[in-house]
Amino acid sequence: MSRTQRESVNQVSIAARAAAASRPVPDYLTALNPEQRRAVEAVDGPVLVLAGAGTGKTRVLTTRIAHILALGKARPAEILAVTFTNKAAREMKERIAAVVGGQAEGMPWLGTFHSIGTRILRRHAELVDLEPSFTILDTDDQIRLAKQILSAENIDEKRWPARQLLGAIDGWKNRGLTPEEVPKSDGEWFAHGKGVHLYKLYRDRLKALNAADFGDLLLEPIRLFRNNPDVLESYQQRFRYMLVDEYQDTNVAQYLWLRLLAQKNRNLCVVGDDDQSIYGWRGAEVDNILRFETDFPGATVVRLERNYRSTSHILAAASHLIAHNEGRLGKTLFTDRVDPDAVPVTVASAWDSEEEARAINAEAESLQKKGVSLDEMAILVRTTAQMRAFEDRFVTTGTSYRVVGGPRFYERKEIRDALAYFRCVTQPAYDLAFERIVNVPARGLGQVSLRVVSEVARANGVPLMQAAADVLATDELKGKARSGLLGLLGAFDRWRAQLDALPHTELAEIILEESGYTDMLKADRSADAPGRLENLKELIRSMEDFESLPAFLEHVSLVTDAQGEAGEEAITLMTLHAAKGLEFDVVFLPGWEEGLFPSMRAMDENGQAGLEEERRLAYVGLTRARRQAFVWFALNRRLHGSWQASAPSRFIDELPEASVMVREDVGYGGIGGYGGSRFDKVETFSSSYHTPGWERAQRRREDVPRRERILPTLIEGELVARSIANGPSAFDVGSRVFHQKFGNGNVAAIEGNKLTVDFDRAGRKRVIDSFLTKA
DNA sequence: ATTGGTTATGTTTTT
DNA sequence: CATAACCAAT
Repeated sequence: MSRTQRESVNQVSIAARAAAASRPVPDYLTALNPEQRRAVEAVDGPVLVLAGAGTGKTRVLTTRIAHILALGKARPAEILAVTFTNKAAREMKERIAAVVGGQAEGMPWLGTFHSIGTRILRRHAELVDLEPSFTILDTDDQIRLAKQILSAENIDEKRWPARQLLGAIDGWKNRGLTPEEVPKSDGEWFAHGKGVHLYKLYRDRLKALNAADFGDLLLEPIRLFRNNPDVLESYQQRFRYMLVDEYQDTNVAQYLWLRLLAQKNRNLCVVGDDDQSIYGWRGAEVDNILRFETDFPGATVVRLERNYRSTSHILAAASHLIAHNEGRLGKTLFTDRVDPDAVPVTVASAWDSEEEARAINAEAESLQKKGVSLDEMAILVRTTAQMRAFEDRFVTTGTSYRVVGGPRFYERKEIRDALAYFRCVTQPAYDLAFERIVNVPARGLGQVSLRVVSEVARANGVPLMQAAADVLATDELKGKARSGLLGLLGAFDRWRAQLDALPHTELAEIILEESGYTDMLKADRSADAPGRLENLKELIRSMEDFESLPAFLEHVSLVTDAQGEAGEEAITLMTLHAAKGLEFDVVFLPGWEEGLFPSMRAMDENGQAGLEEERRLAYVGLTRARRQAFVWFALNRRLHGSWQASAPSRFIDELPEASVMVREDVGYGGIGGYGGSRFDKVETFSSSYHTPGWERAQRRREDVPRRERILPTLIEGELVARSIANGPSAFDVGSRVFHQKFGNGNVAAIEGNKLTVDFDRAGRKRVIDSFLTKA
């Protein structure tokens, strides 16, 4: 930007400010308390907002953005706003839109560190040895890569697990270190001092694959800025104002990234709460908060301590608990709200995790009867493994629930396989994807045949797909391996040719069908095969929201949070980590047991610091509740498959008596006290006869065929479901049909669910019946 | 050489 | 209990 341009913008903003001063104070400001308002109005210069849970942190951030826009100090595209999760980014966008209207749409730089990093890298890819189309690796790919490197280096993967290597590499990347910069002693411990060398190999391999991992999305922008002052300068000028949410969770790389961008105009506002720092294991440095005032002298510091969210009982419980931590800045949350009907935090126990789930389910239903919406209830667990018991229970009682996070949709095997197929179509050079699916379903291509191909690839410096074609030109492969590979490559050519001719959802279905993937699952007798098929349908359904296959794949790499679909009222089930930033009327906190929460591993690995982080997690959990919190623990829990007795969490003893109510009679479950044996469960079961959910379950049992009851509760999508469902085609040869993209036509031939149709305008096409309607 | 069945092993949290 | 590495039979 030239100097004159800059001046003109400044003049506009001075004029706007003058005008604003004479105008009455806008509504959005009068709605704030004095501290919040100070945080919003301190527009220029560095600002540190220490905001306790429920003190209106998000409100300050969104109002601040709105204020900057209203004053005319910057255009939407000149504001950098960083959040930690995609969910938070989406929410912030909505809330800004609510204040300033459609302008929020024009905020391209509102997002996570990772998504903004990606955006910057794609623009300047060549400066960091990548191509703009680079792919983003996920954990699975990373592990595969690391294993390859380890075996190439003749390192015993038993002794030095790939995961461990990746952990170290990720740690370095999170600290902003390239292999050259890693302190010598740091890599010593791994494989007799080969750690750094392996990091270098891994990094080279990523570049060769034109790929980046999550760590690179932070590390590479730093390298880009450092090595290209002109690029850095352009971004420093672009981002007139910068805001960062959840600052306590930033790691060193993110800190460096921000500091580089902010050191010029210093208009950086960070918001955080040291008591909610729960990502230490990912390299987050709470110290970043403490360092802020040193790095940005003269920063305005605002403390938000007035809580608007929770009842006094919940606040007391949370505050009392967190006070057991030593390393904190120390904030005191308070509220003036008087709640005559405030209820103490309930602590209750169950015999085992199943009873815990049953009781919580019953409690939720009883609250629902009293008028609390299921949308306003959440179950927050420490580990994803805990979710299963709840899901099982909800499925049997027919309680509708929503899982946030969990075993993430895009990480499931069948989804990743499907995506690998799609990637091979759009990016033939993506070796990792090709490797993943060459022999899935089995095509007679084992390790040996694959080695032949990869050796040719390495020798000629070509992608695997190309090497495979080269190998087929010779007669090196014989029999099944040859025909299998031939068939696969032919299929890829066919699919690629249809890329522009067919709607991408339809092509996706064809790929899954023709590759034999769906057939493989149909033939699979194991219990989860139907669920996997269902997931594939869900995948294709979600693709409908995107323009094209490449657009969809780009989205998938970064978005991990399964979009909780709105609509039906449902109770939310998620991890404590995923719950940060959210709030609910009622919160259930199961699994408060020693070893599970606080997690044994956190304490083993990080001692006191680990324990304190767990405690902060407990604090986060409690403060999610507006009106009521239920803490549960089970006396027995299945760990690595076998039953183990468990002791109540120490955190329970750290709650203040005055705000806690211990439930002596174990409520809806019905076993008397702790002494019950497992045989009592039969009794228990019948005694929960009268809960609404149980009755509903019984009703269902009558009219739902047996097989379907086992399936996960996924919404049955008509569009796709029909195509995979078997049975006679709904169409006849010669009948008139309509297709979304091709318009009207006549059915020429039917072959399973694939129809050949002569379209009036588009000509003869082969399509899948679910995309057709009777005209 | 590939496959499918077996056994051993190990599990936090997320962009 | 669930997945991954491993091995024996084709």
